Amino acid sequence: MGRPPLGGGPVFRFTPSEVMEMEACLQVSNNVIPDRGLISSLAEKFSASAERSGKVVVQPKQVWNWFQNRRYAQRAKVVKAPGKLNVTPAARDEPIQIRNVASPAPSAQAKNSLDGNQMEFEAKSARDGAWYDVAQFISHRMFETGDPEVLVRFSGFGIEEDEWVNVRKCVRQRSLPCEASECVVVLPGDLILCFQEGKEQALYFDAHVLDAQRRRHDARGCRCRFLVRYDHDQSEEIVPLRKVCRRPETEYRLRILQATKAHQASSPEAAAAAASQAQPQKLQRPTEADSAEATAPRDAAAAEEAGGPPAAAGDSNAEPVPDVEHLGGSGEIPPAAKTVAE
DNA sequence: GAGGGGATTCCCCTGTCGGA
DNA sequence: TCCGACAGGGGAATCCCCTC
Repeated sequence: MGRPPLGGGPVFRFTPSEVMEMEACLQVSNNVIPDRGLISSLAEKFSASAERSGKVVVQPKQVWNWFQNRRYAQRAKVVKAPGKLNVTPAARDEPIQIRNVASPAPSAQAKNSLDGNQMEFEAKSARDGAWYDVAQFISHRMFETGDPEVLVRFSGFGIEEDEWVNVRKCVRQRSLPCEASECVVVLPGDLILCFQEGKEQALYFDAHVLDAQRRRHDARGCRCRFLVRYDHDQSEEIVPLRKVCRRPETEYRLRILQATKAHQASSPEAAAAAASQAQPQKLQRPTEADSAEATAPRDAAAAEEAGGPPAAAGDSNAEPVPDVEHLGGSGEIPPAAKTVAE
Protein backbone atom coordinates (compact mmCIF):
# COMPACT_ATOMS: atom_id res chain seq x y z
CA MET A 1 0.00 0.00 0.00
CA GLY A 2 2.47 2.60 -1.04
CA ARG A 3 1.36 6.12 -0.52
CA PRO A 4 2.43 9.01 -2.74
CA PRO A 5 4.08 11.66 -0.66
CA LEU A 6 1.79 14.47 0.32
CA GLY A 7 1.96 17.22 -2.22
CA GLY A 8 3.57 14.97 -4.80
CA GLY A 9 7.07 16.24 -4.04
CA PRO A 10 10.06 14.36 -2.65
CA VAL A 11 9.46 11.85 0.09
CA PHE A 12 8.68 13.61 3.30
CA ARG A 13 11.08 13.17 6.18
CA PHE A 14 11.04 14.70 9.60
CA THR A 15 14.30 16.41 10.49
CA PRO A 16 16.34 15.14 13.47
CA SER A 17 15.38 18.16 15.54
CA GLU A 18 11.71 17.60 14.79
CA VAL A 19 12.01 13.96 15.73
CA MET A 20 13.71 14.92 18.96
CA GLU A 21 10.94 17.30 19.83
CA MET A 22 8.23 14.79 19.08
CA GLU A 23 10.01 12.13 21.08
CA ALA A 24 10.20 14.53 23.97
CA CYS A 25 6.45 15.07 23.69
CA LEU A 26 5.90 11.33 23.69
CA GLN A 27 7.99 10.90 26.79
CA VAL A 28 6.36 13.74 28.66
CA SER A 29 2.92 12.42 27.86
CA ASN A 30 3.90 8.90 28.95
CA ASN A 31 3.70 7.44 25.47
CA VAL A 32 0.29 8.89 24.86
CA ILE A 33 -0.34 10.70 21.61
CA PRO A 34 -0.75 14.43 22.29
CA ASP A 35 -4.11 16.04 21.64
CA ARG A 36 -5.04 17.72 18.43
CA GLY A 37 -4.15 21.16 19.62
CA LEU A 38 -0.61 20.19 20.40
CA ILE A 39 -0.23 18.24 17.16
CA SER A 40 -1.45 21.22 15.15
CA SER A 41 0.87 23.60 16.94
CA LEU A 42 3.78 21.24 16.35
CA ALA A 43 2.93 21.05 12.66
CA GLU A 44 2.74 24.82 12.42
CA LYS A 45 5.99 25.19 14.29
CA PHE A 46 7.78 22.72 12.04
CA SER A 47 6.38 24.36 8.92
CA ALA A 48 7.63 27.76 10.04
CA SER A 49 11.06 26.54 11.11
CA ALA A 50 14.26 27.68 9.40
CA GLU A 51 14.98 24.11 8.27
CA ARG A 52 11.73 24.04 6.34
CA SER A 53 12.19 27.67 5.39
CA GLY A 54 8.50 27.85 4.70
CA LYS A 55 8.80 25.70 1.58
CA VAL A 56 7.48 22.48 3.02
CA VAL A 57 4.27 22.57 4.99
CA VAL A 58 4.10 19.92 7.68
CA GLN A 59 0.54 18.66 8.00
CA PRO A 60 -0.91 17.83 11.42
CA LYS A 61 -1.84 14.50 9.92
CA GLN A 62 1.83 13.76 9.27
CA VAL A 63 2.73 14.59 12.83
CA TRP A 64 -0.06 12.41 14.04
CA ASN A 65 1.09 9.57 11.82
CA TRP A 66 4.57 9.89 13.22
CA PHE A 67 3.27 9.58 16.77
CA GLN A 68 1.23 6.54 15.79
CA ASN A 69 4.11 4.83 14.10
CA ARG A 70 6.61 5.67 16.77
CA ARG A 71 4.45 4.44 19.56
CA TYR A 72 3.67 1.24 17.71
CA ALA A 73 7.35 0.71 16.95
CA GLN A 74 8.30 1.26 20.58
CA ARG A 75 5.72 -1.16 21.83
CA ALA A 76 6.75 -3.76 19.31
CA LYS A 77 10.30 -3.35 20.54
CA VAL A 78 9.25 -3.85 24.13
CA VAL A 79 7.29 -6.98 23.30
CA LYS A 80 10.24 -8.52 21.53
CA ALA A 81 12.62 -7.70 24.32
CA PRO A 82 12.85 -10.86 26.45
CA GLY A 83 12.09 -10.77 30.11
CA LYS A 84 11.17 -7.17 30.04
CA LEU A 85 7.66 -7.22 31.03
CA ASN A 86 4.25 -8.35 31.08
CA VAL A 87 2.98 -5.07 29.85
CA THR A 88 1.91 -5.73 26.32
CA PRO A 89 0.28 -3.38 23.89
CA ALA A 90 -2.77 -5.53 23.94
CA ALA A 91 -3.67 -4.25 27.35
CA ARG A 92 -7.02 -2.98 26.24
CA ASP A 93 -8.11 -6.46 25.30
CA GLU A 94 -7.30 -7.95 28.63
CA PRO A 95 -10.66 -7.47 30.27
CA ILE A 96 -11.96 -10.10 27.94
CA GLN A 97 -9.17 -12.40 28.95
CA ILE A 98 -10.08 -12.10 32.57
CA ARG A 99 -12.10 -15.18 32.01
CA ASN A 100 -10.39 -18.29 33.23
CA VAL A 101 -7.39 -16.49 34.60
CA ALA A 102 -6.09 -17.50 37.94
CA SER A 103 -7.03 -15.36 40.85
CA PRO A 104 -4.48 -13.29 42.67
CA ALA A 105 -2.76 -14.69 45.71
CA PRO A 106 -5.41 -15.58 48.25
CA SER A 107 -3.34 -14.09 50.99
CA ALA A 108 -3.59 -10.67 49.44
CA GLN A 109 -7.31 -10.91 49.29
CA ALA A 110 -7.81 -12.22 52.77
CA LYS A 111 -5.71 -9.43 54.06
CA ASN A 112 -8.18 -6.83 53.05
CA SER A 113 -11.18 -8.77 54.09
CA LEU A 114 -10.56 -8.66 57.75
CA ASP A 115 -8.58 -5.53 57.85
CA GLY A 116 -10.68 -3.84 60.42
CA ASN A 117 -13.77 -4.11 58.33
CA GLN A 118 -16.85 -5.93 59.45
CA MET A 119 -18.05 -8.63 57.14
CA GLU A 120 -21.69 -8.62 56.10
CA PHE A 121 -23.84 -11.61 55.37
CA GLU A 122 -27.01 -12.53 53.66
CA ALA A 123 -29.26 -15.45 54.43
CA LYS A 124 -31.77 -17.42 52.42
CA SER A 125 -35.24 -17.49 53.86
CA ALA A 126 -37.00 -20.83 53.85
CA ARG A 127 -40.31 -19.02 53.47
CA ASP A 128 -39.79 -17.72 49.96
CA GLY A 129 -36.33 -18.91 48.97
CA ALA A 130 -35.11 -15.35 48.57
CA TRP A 131 -31.92 -13.89 50.01
CA TYR A 132 -32.04 -11.12 52.61
CA ASP A 133 -29.39 -9.11 54.35
CA VAL A 134 -28.62 -10.33 57.84
CA ALA A 135 -28.91 -7.70 60.52
CA GLN A 136 -27.92 -9.93 63.40
CA PHE A 137 -27.16 -13.49 64.35
CA ILE A 138 -29.34 -14.09 67.39
CA SER A 139 -28.42 -17.63 68.37
CA HIS A 140 -27.04 -20.86 67.08
CA ARG A 141 -27.46 -24.60 67.50
CA MET A 142 -25.91 -27.75 66.14
CA PHE A 143 -27.83 -30.63 64.61
CA GLU A 144 -26.88 -34.26 64.92
CA THR A 145 -26.07 -34.25 61.25
CA GLY A 146 -23.27 -31.87 62.06
CA ASP A 147 -24.85 -28.96 60.25
CA PRO A 148 -24.88 -25.81 62.34
CA GLU A 149 -27.90 -23.53 62.26
CA VAL A 150 -28.22 -19.91 63.24
CA LEU A 151 -31.19 -17.81 64.21
CA VAL A 152 -30.99 -14.71 62.06
CA ARG A 153 -32.67 -11.34 62.27
CA PHE A 154 -33.20 -10.06 58.76
CA SER A 155 -32.32 -6.47 58.21
CA GLY A 156 -35.46 -4.38 58.07
CA PHE A 157 -37.58 -7.03 59.71
CA GLY A 158 -38.67 -7.58 63.26
CA ILE A 159 -38.34 -10.43 65.68
CA GLU A 160 -41.45 -12.10 64.29
CA GLU A 161 -39.56 -12.73 61.07
CA ASP A 162 -36.53 -14.34 62.72
CA GLU A 163 -35.63 -17.63 61.14
CA TRP A 164 -33.40 -20.62 61.79
CA VAL A 165 -31.26 -21.24 58.75
CA ASN A 166 -28.62 -23.77 57.82
CA VAL A 167 -25.26 -22.06 58.02
CA ARG A 168 -23.65 -24.14 55.31
CA LYS A 169 -26.38 -23.78 52.75
CA CYS A 170 -28.27 -20.62 53.59
CA VAL A 171 -25.74 -18.16 54.94
CA ARG A 172 -23.03 -16.56 52.93
CA GLN A 173 -21.13 -13.37 52.46
CA ARG A 174 -23.25 -10.56 51.16
CA SER A 175 -23.53 -10.09 47.41
CA LEU A 176 -22.30 -6.84 45.94
CA PRO A 177 -24.41 -4.47 43.84
CA CYS A 178 -22.63 -3.64 40.61
CA GLU A 179 -21.49 -0.21 39.64
CA ALA A 180 -21.68 0.73 35.99
CA SER A 181 -17.99 0.10 35.48
CA GLU A 182 -18.22 -3.34 37.00
CA CYS A 183 -20.41 -4.93 34.36
CA VAL A 184 -17.33 -6.41 32.70
CA VAL A 185 -16.76 -8.79 35.59
CA VAL A 186 -20.20 -10.35 35.18
CA LEU A 187 -19.65 -13.28 32.87
CA PRO A 188 -21.78 -16.08 31.45
CA GLY A 189 -21.92 -18.94 33.90
CA ASP A 190 -21.58 -16.72 36.93
CA LEU A 191 -23.76 -17.16 39.97
CA ILE A 192 -25.39 -13.84 40.78
CA LEU A 193 -28.03 -12.48 43.05
CA CYS A 194 -30.73 -11.10 40.80
CA PHE A 195 -33.66 -8.84 41.59
CA GLN A 196 -36.79 -10.55 40.32
CA GLU A 197 -39.93 -8.48 40.12
CA GLY A 198 -43.18 -10.35 40.35
CA LYS A 199 -46.75 -9.08 40.40
CA GLU A 200 -46.96 -9.10 44.15
CA GLN A 201 -43.40 -9.06 45.31
CA ALA A 202 -39.89 -8.24 44.26
CA LEU A 203 -37.11 -10.29 45.78
CA TYR A 204 -33.50 -11.22 45.33
CA PHE A 205 -32.95 -14.77 44.09
CA ASP A 206 -29.96 -16.79 43.01
CA ALA A 207 -29.54 -16.89 39.27
CA HIS A 208 -26.94 -17.84 36.73
CA VAL A 209 -25.85 -15.66 33.87
CA LEU A 210 -26.54 -17.37 30.56
CA ASP A 211 -25.38 -14.60 28.30
CA ALA A 212 -24.09 -11.07 28.50
CA GLN A 213 -24.96 -8.56 25.85
CA ARG A 214 -22.36 -5.84 26.06
CA ARG A 215 -23.45 -2.38 25.12
CA ARG A 216 -21.85 0.94 24.96
CA HIS A 217 -22.00 2.94 28.15
CA ASP A 218 -23.20 6.50 28.05
CA ALA A 219 -24.12 9.31 30.41
CA ARG A 220 -26.74 7.06 31.97
CA GLY A 221 -24.15 4.47 32.85
CA CYS A 222 -24.06 0.78 31.97
CA ARG A 223 -26.51 -0.30 29.30
CA CYS A 224 -25.46 -3.90 29.07
CA ARG A 225 -28.07 -6.62 29.30
CA PHE A 226 -27.78 -10.00 30.96
CA LEU A 227 -29.77 -13.11 30.17
CA VAL A 228 -30.21 -14.89 33.48
CA ARG A 229 -31.90 -18.05 34.66
CA TYR A 230 -33.28 -18.06 38.19
CA ASP A 231 -32.27 -21.12 40.14
CA HIS A 232 -35.49 -21.43 42.12
CA ASP A 233 -37.96 -21.60 39.22
CA GLN A 234 -35.69 -21.98 36.17
CA SER A 235 -37.33 -18.95 34.58
CA GLU A 236 -35.23 -16.80 32.28
CA GLU A 237 -35.15 -13.05 32.04
CA ILE A 238 -33.10 -10.30 30.43
CA VAL A 239 -32.09 -7.84 33.10
CA PRO A 240 -30.07 -4.63 33.29
CA LEU A 241 -27.00 -4.36 35.47
CA ARG A 242 -28.84 -2.54 38.21
CA LYS A 243 -30.74 -5.70 39.05
CA VAL A 244 -27.59 -7.73 39.36
CA CYS A 245 -25.55 -8.25 42.50
CA ARG A 246 -22.32 -10.09 41.89
CA ARG A 247 -20.81 -12.57 44.28
CA PRO A 248 -17.75 -11.45 46.23
CA GLU A 249 -15.78 -14.22 44.54
CA THR A 250 -15.66 -12.06 41.44
CA GLU A 251 -13.80 -9.31 43.26
CA TYR A 252 -10.50 -10.58 41.94
CA ARG A 253 -11.66 -9.89 38.41
CA LEU A 254 -12.33 -6.31 39.28
CA ARG A 255 -8.87 -5.96 40.71
CA ILE A 256 -7.28 -7.46 37.65
CA LEU A 257 -9.28 -5.04 35.55
CA GLN A 258 -8.18 -2.09 37.64
CA ALA A 259 -4.61 -3.24 37.47
CA THR A 260 -4.90 -3.52 33.72
CA LYS A 261 -6.21 0.01 33.45
CA ALA A 262 -3.37 1.25 35.58
CA HIS A 263 -0.96 -0.50 33.23
CA GLN A 264 -2.44 1.35 30.33
CA ALA A 265 -2.42 4.64 32.13
CA SER A 266 1.08 4.59 33.38
CA SER A 267 3.38 2.09 34.92
CA PRO A 268 3.43 -1.32 36.54
CA GLU A 269 3.87 0.44 39.85
CA ALA A 270 0.60 2.23 39.37
CA ALA A 271 -1.00 -1.02 38.36
CA ALA A 272 0.18 -2.71 41.50
CA ALA A 273 -1.09 0.18 43.54
CA ALA A 274 -4.47 -0.01 41.91
CA ALA A 275 -4.66 -3.71 42.45
CA SER A 276 -3.87 -3.40 46.09
CA GLN A 277 -6.12 -0.44 46.68
CA ALA A 278 -9.22 -1.65 44.95
CA GLN A 279 -11.67 0.19 47.16
CA PRO A 280 -15.25 -0.21 46.14
CA GLN A 281 -17.36 2.87 46.53
CA LYS A 282 -20.45 2.96 48.62
CA LEU A 283 -22.90 0.71 46.99
CA GLN A 284 -26.61 0.29 46.92
CA ARG A 285 -28.95 -2.38 45.92
CA PRO A 286 -30.85 -1.47 42.82
CA THR A 287 -33.71 0.81 43.65
CA GLU A 288 -37.04 -0.08 42.22
CA ALA A 289 -39.51 2.66 42.91
CA ASP A 290 -42.47 0.72 41.68
CA SER A 291 -41.88 -2.25 43.86
CA ALA A 292 -42.39 -1.89 47.54
CA GLU A 293 -38.80 -2.49 48.40
CA ALA A 294 -36.96 -0.44 50.91
CA THR A 295 -33.37 0.16 50.03
CA ALA A 296 -30.75 1.85 52.11
CA PRO A 297 -27.06 2.46 51.53
CA ARG A 298 -24.96 -0.55 52.17
CA ASP A 299 -21.81 -0.40 54.13
CA ALA A 300 -18.84 -0.40 51.84
CA ALA A 301 -16.93 -2.42 54.36
CA ALA A 302 -18.61 -5.59 53.28
CA ALA A 303 -17.68 -4.93 49.74
CA GLU A 304 -14.11 -4.81 50.77
CA GLU A 305 -13.97 -8.51 51.24
CA ALA A 306 -12.33 -10.01 48.25
CA GLY A 307 -13.80 -13.15 46.84
CA GLY A 308 -12.17 -16.51 47.01
CA PRO A 309 -10.53 -18.33 44.16
CA PRO A 310 -12.49 -18.84 40.96
CA ALA A 311 -13.37 -22.33 42.01
CA ALA A 312 -15.61 -20.93 44.68
CA ALA A 313 -17.54 -18.76 42.29
CA GLY A 314 -20.92 -20.14 41.53
CA ASP A 315 -20.90 -22.39 44.52
CA SER A 316 -22.69 -20.79 47.34
CA ASN A 317 -21.94 -23.71 49.58
CA ALA A 318 -18.24 -23.17 49.18
CA GLU A 319 -18.36 -19.74 50.67
CA PRO A 320 -16.99 -18.73 54.01
CA VAL A 321 -19.25 -19.48 56.89
CA PRO A 322 -19.53 -17.04 59.73
CA ASP A 323 -18.24 -17.95 63.08
CA VAL A 324 -21.59 -18.15 64.77
CA GLU A 325 -20.05 -18.48 68.18
CA HIS A 326 -18.39 -15.20 67.70
CA LEU A 327 -21.14 -13.43 65.87
CA GLY A 328 -23.68 -14.53 68.39
CA GLY A 329 -22.16 -12.06 70.76
CA SER A 330 -21.01 -9.21 68.59
CA GLY A 331 -22.44 -10.03 65.26
CA GLU A 332 -24.34 -6.80 65.02
CA ILE A 333 -24.17 -5.45 61.55
CA PRO A 334 -24.71 -1.78 61.07
CA PRO A 335 -28.15 -0.92 59.78
CA ALA A 336 -27.79 -2.12 56.38
CA ALA A 337 -29.72 -2.07 53.58
CA LYS A 338 -32.25 -4.60 53.58
CA THR A 339 -34.36 -5.50 50.76
CA VAL A 340 -37.84 -5.77 52.08
CA ALA A 341 -40.19 -7.96 50.22
CA GLU A 342 -43.46 -6.43 49.25
C1' DG B 1 -39.48 12.76 31.30
C1' DA B 2 -36.99 8.41 31.56
C1' DG B 3 -35.18 4.72 29.35
C1' DG B 4 -34.10 1.75 25.22
C1' DG B 5 -32.10 1.19 20.67
C1' DG B 6 -29.57 2.52 16.76
C1' DA B 7 -26.61 5.65 13.93
C1' DT B 8 -22.80 8.59 13.54
C1' DT B 9 -18.38 10.34 14.57
C1' DC B 10 -13.94 10.25 16.50
C1' DC B 11 -9.95 8.04 18.20
C1' DC B 12 -6.78 4.34 18.65
C1' DC B 13 -4.37 -0.01 17.42
C1' DT B 14 -2.48 -3.11 14.21
C1' DG B 15 -0.63 -4.35 10.06
C1' DT B 16 1.05 -3.55 5.41
C1' DC B 17 2.98 -1.11 1.47
C1' DG B 18 6.37 1.42 -1.20
C1' DG B 19 10.15 4.77 -1.51
C1' DA B 20 14.75 6.07 0.04
C1' DT C 1 16.14 -1.97 6.72
C1' DC C 2 14.04 2.23 8.01
C1' DC C 3 10.43 5.46 7.70
C1' DG C 4 6.13 7.69 6.48
C1' DA C 5 1.38 6.86 4.85
C1' DC C 6 -2.80 4.69 5.16
C1' DA C 7 -6.46 0.78 5.33
C1' DG C 8 -9.28 -1.90 8.31
C1' DG C 9 -11.28 -3.04 12.60
C1' DG C 10 -12.85 -2.04 17.21
C1' DG C 11 -14.08 0.82 21.28
C1' DA C 12 -16.03 4.97 23.24
C1' DA C 13 -18.76 9.10 23.26
C1' DT C 14 -22.56 11.54 21.62
C1' DC C 15 -26.81 12.36 19.36
C1' DC C 16 -31.39 11.31 17.69
C1' DC C 17 -35.67 8.86 17.55
C1' DC C 18 -39.05 5.92 19.58
C1' DT C 19 -41.81 3.87 23.29
C1' DC C 20 -43.87 3.74 27.78
